[in-house]
Amino acid sequence: MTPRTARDRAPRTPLSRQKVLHAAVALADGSGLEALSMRKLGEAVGVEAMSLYTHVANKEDLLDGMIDLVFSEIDLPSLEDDWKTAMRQRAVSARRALSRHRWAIGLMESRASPGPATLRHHDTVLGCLRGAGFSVALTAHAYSALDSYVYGFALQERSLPFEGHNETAELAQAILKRAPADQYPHLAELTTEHVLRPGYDYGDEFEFGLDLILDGLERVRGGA
Amino acid sequence: MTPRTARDRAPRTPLSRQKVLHAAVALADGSGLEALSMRKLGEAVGVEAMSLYTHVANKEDLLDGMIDLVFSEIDLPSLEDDWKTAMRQRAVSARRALSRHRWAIGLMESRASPGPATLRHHDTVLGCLRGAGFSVALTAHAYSALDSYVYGFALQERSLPFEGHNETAELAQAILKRAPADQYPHLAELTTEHVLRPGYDYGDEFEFGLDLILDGLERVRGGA
DNA sequence: GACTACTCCTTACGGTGTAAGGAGCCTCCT
DNA sequence: AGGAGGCTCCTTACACCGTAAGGAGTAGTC
Repeated sequence: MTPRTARDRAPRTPLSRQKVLHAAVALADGSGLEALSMRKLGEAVGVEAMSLYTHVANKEDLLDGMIDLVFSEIDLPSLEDDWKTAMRQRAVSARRALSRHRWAIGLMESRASPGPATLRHHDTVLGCLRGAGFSVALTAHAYSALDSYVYGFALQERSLPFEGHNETAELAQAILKRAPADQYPHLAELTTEHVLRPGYDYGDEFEFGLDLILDGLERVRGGA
Repeated sequence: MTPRTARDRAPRTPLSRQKVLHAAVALADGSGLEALSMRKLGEAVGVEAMSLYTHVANKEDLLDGMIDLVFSEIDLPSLEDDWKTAMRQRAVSARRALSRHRWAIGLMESRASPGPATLRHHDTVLGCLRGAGFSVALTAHAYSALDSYVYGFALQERSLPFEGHNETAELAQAILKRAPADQYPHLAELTTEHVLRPGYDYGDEFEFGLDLILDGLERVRGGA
């Protein structure tokens, strides 16, 4: 009968930045970034919206923390393998992380405050390339080219429906419907003869472009 | 003295979807996408927010239209030049459009309703590659690789401060401050020996990666 | 002149991020 | 033991958002 001012849930463990960040990532993974509001996030962790501000400065800070968490999921390039396989593995891992967290890729924007995992990741990648004999300038070129490709691929991949062949096919057919074949013949050809083929998965395109870049880098490195 | 229900501005020309879209792009260019609200856009074109819904179905439709407008600014690949220079020019033009409209790149997401300019653009690019002898599958690979790179580069470019060397240098130094050199040695090296060098411009990295991909595609095409 | 169609308006609702300030609890110092 | 300070969490409130609902003005056509 003692009057409780608010919810009775036992406040055993008092919440923390880490818990808030993980809950935010889970919420964004499950319901999309637009569903991530401070009120809903508060509800998810059993707290009122304003209480979250004890653990994050504001929503920007929350998003920064979420991005850093995604970076922490990307495998660092192994310093034992040769640079090419190490960088290849890293790129594949990065793409996988970005496709697990589809909301993340659109958030790299004003994120001018990289977190520790992000910095550590970049530093290790740069170290891998420098250690392989790339000059400073070439390292910059290489990293820019690889990351641009990985991010861009993730961006394109995101605009596809969830997973698998069937839904992609549906989308393709829907687009094709208002894009008649006589007006857009090459688009129609690509759709019917490639995208709608059984077994097609846009994700498979990833490694083609990746190897194009890696092979190109190898050639440039050898020539330098 | 006749009572006017609202603003007196002469409603000579009654507004149109095109005008709304252009105003929206101008607003987003000037003040960022987060400043683009229906109320502010209404104000910009001299109309109340709700009146915009006469010309756009909703905000999603507005954004779709804006994206299509950006696509219309990208040069189509010339069908007279050889495929490589045509595709190179197109990529450069696309990057320029995306860097003129920095808000656009983060919007490619759920845009599952491409406009006519978008469809026409894709179709012409595909036609250029097919005409150059690429197989359907290879055309898909090539387009995916090129566009991923262009989009990804634009995405990275966007996270940089506005333009030019000075502000980039400021950002780099700010980041470096909380990322001490002993903890992130390669990041420090890259910053001091490359980014902070006079004349550095991240935009210059674009063509390096682009040519890497184009050269790779040429090789693959020859081998096929 | 009346009907129709269209543009634009006002009002209102439920959502958002977060500023301001208050209540309860824990820990430490005296 | 008791009081102080600090930390977590709460309530309330504000300005802003996208847009549903419906009314007012105007132009074109019979």
